[in-house]
Amino acid sequence: MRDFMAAAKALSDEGRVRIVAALTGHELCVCELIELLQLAPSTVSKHLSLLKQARIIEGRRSGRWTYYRLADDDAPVEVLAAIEWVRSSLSDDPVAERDSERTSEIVARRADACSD
Amino acid sequence: MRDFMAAAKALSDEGRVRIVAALTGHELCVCELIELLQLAPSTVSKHLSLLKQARIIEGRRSGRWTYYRLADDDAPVEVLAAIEWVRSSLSDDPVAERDSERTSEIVARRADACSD
DNA sequence: CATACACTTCGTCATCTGGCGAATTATAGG
DNA sequence: CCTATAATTCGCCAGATGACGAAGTGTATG
Repeated sequence: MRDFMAAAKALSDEGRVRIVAALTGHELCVCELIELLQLAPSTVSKHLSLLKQARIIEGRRSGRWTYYRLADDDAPVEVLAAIEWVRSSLSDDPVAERDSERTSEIVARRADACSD
Repeated sequence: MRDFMAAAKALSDEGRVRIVAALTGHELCVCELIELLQLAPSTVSKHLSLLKQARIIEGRRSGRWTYYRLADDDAPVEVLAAIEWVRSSLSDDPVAERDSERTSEIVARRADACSD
């Protein structure tokens, strides 16, 4: 129950849900998520910390950047099911679709600055 | 997104999650849920109102009692997926299992007072 | 119709949450 | 080294949330 509630609370904020949706298919660093959500770095960082504690996302440091991605297939059941819930529910959502477009733009611009 | 967030917020409280789990397989009235959760009637009523607004549960009045059950199969996708998420995640959960036992006792005692 | 019971609504209060900016840590590059 | 950039941590504040009791609504039953 504890783990389930951690996941449920992690998904009870729209910003965090948008992060999970954006990470579906992409690996993104914090500054890219900041640009996507248009929130203060400290706010985004806190959201990521919460999602990470719930095991929904994982972080990987590369140089100055920390890249976040969704949990692997070997994550707990409640986490995998949570991710699938978000994916299936928001597959046609206008907000998520717009985020997806903007994420593509952001990732495309990456080549200018970094290669990893 | 609006509907999804309503469902997500509805599941961000342990009491409400326990209600959803308890309603899996049973139809229960408010006073039975009050006994199960050991919370004040006004608190339980508010939780039920929130779950109902998120379309996760439906209410049916019968005499003095209001019976609540999970949403039908024709409910929105995000709701059905949410219910399935709870069910699959808590199928082996100690808290949910204990609630399930207590629910059975509560329902068994129903015969004394009411037949509908 | 008066009483009891089931439930809801309303007002209140302590706590939690999400937001920010300032300060801190870590790393890359001049 | 010193600076710039990426990210995190900390402290703070406004607003949301969950708990309760009191009061109100509705329904069966004596």
